[in-house]
Amino acid sequence: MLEYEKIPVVAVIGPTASGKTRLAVDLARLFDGEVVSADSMQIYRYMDIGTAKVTGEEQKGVPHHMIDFLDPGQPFSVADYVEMAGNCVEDIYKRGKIPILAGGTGLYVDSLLDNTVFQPIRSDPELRLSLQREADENGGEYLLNQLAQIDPETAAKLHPNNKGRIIRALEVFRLTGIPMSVHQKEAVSHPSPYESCYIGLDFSQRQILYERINQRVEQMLKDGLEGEARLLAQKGFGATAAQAIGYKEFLPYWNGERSLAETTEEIKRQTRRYAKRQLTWFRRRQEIHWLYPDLEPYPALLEKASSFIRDKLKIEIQHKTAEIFEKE
RNA sequence: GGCGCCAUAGCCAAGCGGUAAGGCAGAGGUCUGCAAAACCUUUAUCCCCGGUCCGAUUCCGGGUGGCGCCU
Repeated sequence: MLEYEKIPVVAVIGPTASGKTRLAVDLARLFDGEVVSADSMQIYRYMDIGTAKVTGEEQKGVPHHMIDFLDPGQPFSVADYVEMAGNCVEDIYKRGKIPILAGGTGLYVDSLLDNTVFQPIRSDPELRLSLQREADENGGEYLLNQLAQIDPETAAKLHPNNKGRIIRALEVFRLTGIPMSVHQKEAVSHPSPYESCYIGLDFSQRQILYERINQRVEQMLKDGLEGEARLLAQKGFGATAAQAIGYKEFLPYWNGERSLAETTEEIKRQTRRYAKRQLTWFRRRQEIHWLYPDLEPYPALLEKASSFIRDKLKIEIQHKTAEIFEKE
């Protein structure tokens, strides 16, 4: 293969509970590929039920990467993801396989495929803490004014209430002496080494997605979500893992402040809102080829996805879809 | 059957004479180092009929519905 040739990457994206896992695995089987997860929570060990992590059975022999390798106590960020997943993709390609990116963390997917280059700017917990204190005492408006002095461009884009981003922008400047906006322009200025093909899953009727989510949460509880959450609570979460839906919601229940039924509803609601935000994120990308599982049977959907990928990336389908269903 | 209370958006709920707070859910959106996060925007003419008044969601009468108590 030629040096300058771009690496073909299939990206299966969509909201939670839309069927990404299954589609990615089947596409991997059709194209002789391997799955690279793009999910900010499935990277963690012990978080299996709540993150709907692929089971060994569901993997159907297809190798999966970027899953189940980090302790929940460890933090993780987009920068880490882009670096690690990038290596994964390259490695898969070098072995003559097709990398299939699959996951619902839009920021991770886009950052990787657009080749966003993150400078090694470390985080300064003490500085963050003192900025946080300033924010609490003087309000976001005050911090935003401070930011406007050094980086008016970033300041103009941020709302006073969005303290997290204001703090990060200030932190970046104090650590590097360079405004965040400059870093950002630099980060997105690198051409991507990937030839990507986005397949999106959505539902023509939002209601159907929500019903699937509700059902899946019920199933998670039957599968022992509470026990898993309890175990994790004992081990302790890191900053990243603590944000996962389906774990933190149990705390009020354990403290006797909320019933199990209310807890279940809360998890469902949070998951629904998450799904909505995922859709909002992905919808702005024009190149996504959207497919609707509620409008056509799965085999037809798989067929469509695979022929679209074949045409877009100009790669051959190695197996017939019929073969795949026969084996099951 | 009698007495009392209530009737405001999908839900909860404030207002009680000058043309409807807020929360939740829902919808839309932003997004570059915690993203399953953070943040922004958005949704009513107040159960029906009649009366008083310049003006009623707000007062009066009647109706309907609900809740509670009593016989």
